[in-house]
Amino acid sequence: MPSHAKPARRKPGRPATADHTRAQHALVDAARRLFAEQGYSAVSMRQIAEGAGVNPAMIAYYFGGKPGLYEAVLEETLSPFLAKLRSLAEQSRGDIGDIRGVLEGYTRTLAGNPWIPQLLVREVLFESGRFRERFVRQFASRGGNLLSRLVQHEIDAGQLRRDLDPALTALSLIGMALFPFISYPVAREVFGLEMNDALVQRLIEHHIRLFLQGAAADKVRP
Amino acid sequence: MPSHAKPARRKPGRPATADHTRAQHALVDAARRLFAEQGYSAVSMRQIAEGAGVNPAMIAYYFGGKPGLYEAVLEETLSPFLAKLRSLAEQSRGDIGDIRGVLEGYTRTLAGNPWIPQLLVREVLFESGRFRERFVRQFASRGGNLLSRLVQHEIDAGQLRRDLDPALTALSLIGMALFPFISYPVAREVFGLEMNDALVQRLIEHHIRLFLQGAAADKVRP
DNA sequence: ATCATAATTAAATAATCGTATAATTAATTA
DNA sequence: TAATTAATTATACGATTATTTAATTATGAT
Repeated sequence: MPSHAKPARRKPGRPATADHTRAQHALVDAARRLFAEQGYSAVSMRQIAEGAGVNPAMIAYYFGGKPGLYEAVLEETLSPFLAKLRSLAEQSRGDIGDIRGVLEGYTRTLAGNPWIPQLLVREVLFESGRFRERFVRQFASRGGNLLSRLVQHEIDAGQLRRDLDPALTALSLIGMALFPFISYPVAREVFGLEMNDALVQRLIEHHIRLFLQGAAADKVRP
Repeated sequence: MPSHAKPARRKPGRPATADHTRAQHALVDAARRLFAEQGYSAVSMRQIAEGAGVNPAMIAYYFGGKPGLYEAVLEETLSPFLAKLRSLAEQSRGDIGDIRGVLEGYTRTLAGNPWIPQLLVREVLFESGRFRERFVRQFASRGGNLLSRLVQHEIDAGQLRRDLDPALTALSLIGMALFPFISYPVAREVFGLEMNDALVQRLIEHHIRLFLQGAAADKVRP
């Protein structure tokens, strides 16, 4: 007999074990994985339900529908991440170590949550108007981006070059840290990278060196 | 009478004007725009056909179906772009100007083809296995990435620091140039950027300075 | 002039989508 | 213990999807 035999599917009715959040969490987990892999509209509720091992109707029951489940995924996944980012950007001690700390914390957070880069980029950069507004409002809140203020602060303190463009520099910092993760499926093949602790450390050191010191050999500096 | 009145829709039959490629091109153009905006599976053939002003059946007629149209879009859009990238990476003259030239050419190419970054990232980084294989094969061809070889070459020539990681440096260069474009919808709001010639120039200068000289003020260099 | 073929639309088809409803069972409450 | 509510499945529904087929008209070849 084939080992693919479906596990004697459940009959209707409330389950004996009062596991009254299992289905919800299973759905959010499955949805997060599938949305990050394939995107919102490429994934069907039936797929998600199958991945979670429950009936599709549970999505309506718990989340009201596909959009509601999506909201729940974003809430559970990206909100803690954004909070982490803000706390990283806020702990400015006023020396060059701040940039170092932000870069390191940012990189480690991304590395520790593999689905975030995909979901974040897909969501914030592509699915216009879904989560983007909230992201912009939440991350760019209080009249300007914390990171570009941090850069400006370090320029004023004489730690960073005066001829830098603070906004573009902040953007470069974000891109530098984020890009290896969003490009990983390709970079892995093209550059032979394997994501592990060693690579994370290598990325952090590379980025700090490149960002602060630049790539030019000393003798060719003006 | 409402001004929305549909333009007296065509009756079946071969059109008088022997415009025997108009429909094909209109379909590819509409599909490229919609795919870049919303992604493959979020766009229906009806939408595309409407955008092109033809009947959905023309997609089957000319391209065999939705996947065929998609292939055609990728072919027409990304192939010339990849060819351009390769030619940029190949014209290595052996001095520091090469990196400059690559960065500038890359940036200007991206800026001149607004749909490429979205389509490229969506396609290559997300839609696993569709265009990615071809991209990796075509771009990472001949035993290694040309860009990281260019970096290595300049390290050997004493133009770049010896303590650089060539692969990560190449990745940083790509990310640095690409990220402002893929993040533009958000960066525009957060950093108040407007994409125009001035911003392109500002990006090029910023990236060259940051990449070569780094961000640290001279007095804090070791 | 006739006939095959190319280009186009309209309409039909089968599948799949998200959602709604009804049935079923266990837990909770009265 | 009886009644109600919570959690779950099965199934049905209408809309939309990609695709196919048939009809229609002009072009090009003979």
